[in-house]
Amino acid sequence: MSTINRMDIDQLATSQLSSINQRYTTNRRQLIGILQEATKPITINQILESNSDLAQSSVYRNLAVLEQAGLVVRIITNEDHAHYELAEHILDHHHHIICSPCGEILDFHLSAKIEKALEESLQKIADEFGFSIDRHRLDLLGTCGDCTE
Amino acid sequence: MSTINRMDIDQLATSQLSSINQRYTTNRRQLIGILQEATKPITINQILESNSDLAQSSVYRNLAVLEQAGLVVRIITNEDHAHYELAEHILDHHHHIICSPCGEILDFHLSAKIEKALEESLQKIADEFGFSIDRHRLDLLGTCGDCTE
DNA sequence: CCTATAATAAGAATGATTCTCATTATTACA
DNA sequence: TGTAATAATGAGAATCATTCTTATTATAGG
Repeated sequence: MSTINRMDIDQLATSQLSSINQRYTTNRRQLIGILQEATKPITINQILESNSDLAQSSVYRNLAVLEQAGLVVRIITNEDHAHYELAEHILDHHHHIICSPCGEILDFHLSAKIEKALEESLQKIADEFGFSIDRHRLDLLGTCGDCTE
Repeated sequence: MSTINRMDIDQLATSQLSSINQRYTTNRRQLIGILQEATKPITINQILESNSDLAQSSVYRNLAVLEQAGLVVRIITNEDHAHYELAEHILDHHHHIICSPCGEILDFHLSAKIEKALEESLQKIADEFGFSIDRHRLDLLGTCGDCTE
């Protein structure tokens, strides 16, 4: 998925955290590791299940810090639990396929051509609205194969 | 924005509600009216402020019913309050510009050409994943003019 | 005009997330 | 290397949007 290895992520994390005066602690490093191993966005419950020595309150707090540092993205759906994954400059730019029945989220990529055309359109629209773009997100909502059967 | 008038909406609402064995009551008609008058997605608090004789619990319940009937869409952002607007077959297919600082949401339209190309790409991707599409959503996240100043 | 059934509304309950604060770890510097 | 100053942690309490409960009220159909 990503060509960035662990060492590079650690460097990135250290640097981006320090730019908001935060440290790259053991807890935070563990969170990055768990997110890197997951091949898709996961919930806080899944994080807690995968590593029982993390305190719930710390996971919430640290994911918020990592999000502020731009290392992690929080994904909101209609589910009750938010999902988290590594930021796009660590993974790559992608979008989400969301299964409404089961809540699972998978990543997908648009062809470079469509992605570029889309970004150009969006930039034009943002200009019209006097809006400065941070990012865009595109979600596909429906039902996955498993939930159809 | 929409060429559908009040009478047509009432007919649509009656029909779509009855298909899930629900009635088009005065409360629900009021909600549809409030959403139609708002020119952008609004929160439940805004609905309650605009019409003080609606009970909070009823608004929550009825918006959920209207959503099930496919008349209303619930929009989730990173804000703590969800936003609601009329479904796309009443308004038209569009996307959202979301201002992260103030939470405001505005509608925008993609050119027909890009929209079509995008939909074709998404259909292909859904096929690859064995996924059946219900809808897609595209959000532009950033900062509006007012919040930049 | 009844009767059965659905909708309403007030407030209680739920549950994800955030906050508090005492404890523990880390950094900077002597 | 110790020590003070500051930041991070974790357990549990608090918050707050949303959902649930239930008694009351409205509606539809005979």
